[in-house]
Amino acid sequence: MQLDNRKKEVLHAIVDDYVSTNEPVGSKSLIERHSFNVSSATLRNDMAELEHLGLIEKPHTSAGRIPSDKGYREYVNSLMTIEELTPREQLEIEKRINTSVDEVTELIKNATHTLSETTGFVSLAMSPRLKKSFLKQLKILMIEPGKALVVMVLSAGVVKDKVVRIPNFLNDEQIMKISGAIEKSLTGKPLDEITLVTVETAGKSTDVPEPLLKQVLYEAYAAIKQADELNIYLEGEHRMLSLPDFSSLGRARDLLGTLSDSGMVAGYVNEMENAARELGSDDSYMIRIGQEITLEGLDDCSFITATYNLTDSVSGNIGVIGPKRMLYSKVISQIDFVKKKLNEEMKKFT
Amino acid sequence: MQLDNRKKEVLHAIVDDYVSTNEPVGSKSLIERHSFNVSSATLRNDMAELEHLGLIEKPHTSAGRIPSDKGYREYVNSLMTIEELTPREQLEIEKRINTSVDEVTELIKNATHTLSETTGFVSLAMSPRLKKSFLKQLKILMIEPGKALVVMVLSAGVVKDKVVRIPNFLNDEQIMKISGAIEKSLTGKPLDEITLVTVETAGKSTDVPEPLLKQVLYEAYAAIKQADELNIYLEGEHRMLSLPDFSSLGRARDLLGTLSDSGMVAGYVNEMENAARELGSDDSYMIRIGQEITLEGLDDCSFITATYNLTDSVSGNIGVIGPKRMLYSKVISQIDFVKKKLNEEMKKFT
DNA sequence: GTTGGCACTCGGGAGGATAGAGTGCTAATC
DNA sequence: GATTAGCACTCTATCCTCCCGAGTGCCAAC
Repeated sequence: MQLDNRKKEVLHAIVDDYVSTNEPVGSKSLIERHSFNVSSATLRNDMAELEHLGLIEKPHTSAGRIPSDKGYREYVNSLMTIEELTPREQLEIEKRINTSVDEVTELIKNATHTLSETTGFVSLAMSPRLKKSFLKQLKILMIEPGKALVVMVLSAGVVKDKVVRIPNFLNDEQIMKISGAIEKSLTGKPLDEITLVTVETAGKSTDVPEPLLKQVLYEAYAAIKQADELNIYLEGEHRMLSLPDFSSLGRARDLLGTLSDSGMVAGYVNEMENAARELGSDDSYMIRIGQEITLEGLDDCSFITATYNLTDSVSGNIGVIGPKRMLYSKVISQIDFVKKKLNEEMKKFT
Repeated sequence: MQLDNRKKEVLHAIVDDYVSTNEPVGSKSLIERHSFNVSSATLRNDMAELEHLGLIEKPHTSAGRIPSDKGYREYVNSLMTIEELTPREQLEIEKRINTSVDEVTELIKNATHTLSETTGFVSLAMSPRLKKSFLKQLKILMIEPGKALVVMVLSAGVVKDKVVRIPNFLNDEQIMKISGAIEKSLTGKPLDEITLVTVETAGKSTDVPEPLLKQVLYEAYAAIKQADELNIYLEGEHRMLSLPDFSSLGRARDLLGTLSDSGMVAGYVNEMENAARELGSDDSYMIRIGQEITLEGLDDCSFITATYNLTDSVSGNIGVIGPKRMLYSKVISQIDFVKKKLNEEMKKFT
């Protein structure tokens, strides 16, 4: 994108003004608010050029200009400068996140809540991707005849469990043997290297009769697989209704309708993450603007996520869905700071 | 409420018509749609009377009438007849609920989902009130130095657990002793009869040194108390945006804002439940209409809940929040049927 | 108690005028 | 070649006004 300095400034100014006023910005008001040392006619020429490049657009002939998706993209990539949060804002966030909790899940929920409150938008977090974490313990507890609880302690300091059905006849001792055998042979293995075959092999060393054994092993395997399933936490959907950007009921409905399908959103976040990895992007955050987002109803939104780390190999995402017309520099630094604090707190768990 | 038969019919017809058309209903359209053997002038007199009694009201002078909260109340209490669901509708619900799950929580979430889908409104469920269930097992598993998992199996077929911090020096054996002692002495006790003192007494029989012991006992106690905390599952908030009743963005925002505070909603449901118990109400459902609901922003809503039973003494609520202007007889029978199926499924867990 | 008739009320939609912000273009100027 | 002043034009948003129609309350008659 070849833009001379003034055109960059003009685009910058248009984005800033539009974000703060929610009104299409015209050449005259641009002159009034900013100190361009040229006349409005000159800016009109520049604006015509920017429009030609697809960076800004007119809602209709006699209105001012608003940034297009491409315009926001240019702004985000090259024009804006991210400013640090004030100490006061930092303190506010720290205070909310530093409430002591016993489980990582709680910590993540806290962070999500904080992010929604501080940005005023929808926030979301993915649970850690545990595929790369490994088993530290696996216990099977009999609950009652035919039912047991598989408890797994993972290297990332996470505890998972699942109630499973087991054959009625099995006694405590047999279960102990099986769980001992599994634990012994799978401890230290990353979850994504554990297959049904691995588990079955692990169980062979016991003297529990074949068909009973097999069912328990299968259930243990299922429990392990379930342990690395991803969860998503979404919060603050209702805040979107307060934004002028979604004052049209139709848009608001589409947006919330899509967000209500949390599985779909989770899938999308994953896809973003994977895409970023493939590109080898080393940005500390990912951002999608407007039509770049392939989820229905999010055309007027931007989607910003960052990656938190529970351990070196176990990470997840946390981020925000807000209107395209947002204060990017601010929101990005908010997310970044929350991520930073989250990472710090997570160290305590591992 | 003294109403002659025709006035009852008029009120009934007004509610029906208003529910189905969302337009204030006038005397003339009433005659057209229903076979009253009187003239519109007569109905006008009746309607004036009904208005005088506070059962219906006019949005403005020259509009038809709409039911007031009191009118809906009368309708719900005395006028409507609840019809059974068609076999087809029943099948639809059964199909959704009968997906096999291993935990009660999943079952409840399923039911909530089903209810939101079938009614098209917001559905909610409270987790079972476990105060009256009793401990069947309590195990403490060492996770790593300083951290343990308290696992509780409750009589209602529910498994709860909590990660707790424990003194670093404690070894497996000591923990086993403590958990064995607690289990031995508390098994069979309803959760609401377990106090910190009970737990501490239970722990006395071990030879673990005092200050360490005390901390573990406290954490075990905290885990037990956490086990009977109530959760609420809310679903389908976005559906409200499709209703003409909430086409005003302001109302929609207030509504969703309130619903986003799930703790508050949970508190309110509890309050409803308690009030119903005190009154010794034996209805199979509870209903609050419009202003009867003390939650902010729900003036245009009705709140219907039913009580499901996990065991004789362990119950919870499931229900719907929809517009006042709803097909009560239908929605009530939907809730009732979901509740029935839920109860049936729950038997499998206890 | 019921009915037909009638004057009255009020919201909502259609139509029309107007203001105002903004544009593109042209011709003159730096 | 870039910049500027000037101007005609465009389009929306807003405000009025008008009018229709559904609905009402009331009265006199049945």
